[in-house]
Amino acid sequence: MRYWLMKSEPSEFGIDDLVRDGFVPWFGVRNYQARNFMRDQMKVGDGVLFYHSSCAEPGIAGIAEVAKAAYPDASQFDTDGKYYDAKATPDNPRWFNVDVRIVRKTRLLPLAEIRACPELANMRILARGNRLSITPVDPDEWNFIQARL
DNA sequence: GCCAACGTTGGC
DNA sequence: GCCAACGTTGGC
Repeated sequence: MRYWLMKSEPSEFGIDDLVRDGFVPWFGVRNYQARNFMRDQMKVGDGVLFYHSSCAEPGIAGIAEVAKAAYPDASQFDTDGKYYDAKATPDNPRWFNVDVRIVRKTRLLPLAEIRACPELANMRILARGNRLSITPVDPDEWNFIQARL
């Protein structure tokens, strides 16, 4: 069992959308590192910190879990969609996604508060220039965060 | 809107 | 394989 932090822009899909829908295919990731995490490491039941990015109040907004292991991302084949990839074929898909299920919405744990915790100083989200949309979370970090939500 | 940081692309 | 140029991310 592993733990992850997954970023989403609330203007696109926020925690309230996840509460409403119950689960979501995490499609649209077009970064190889993030894809590899989903394809190679994420397992059903893994814990997920749902993070709001590129918004007025960035931070952790809820808890989710991996509901389905990785499978080919359908959006790469949609010629009209913004996630279309001409180099991907159904026989040789390039992009994969997992499904993520809501566990619970939490209070917002602001980025500034994360940054202020020495226990969380090693989180990838705090690294300079970090842009990776999916990052592993240490069990100790996960437990610390759970206790503060 | 700004800008630092990073990943990807493509010419060579 | 190198590396400059470009596009994107994301906090502020």
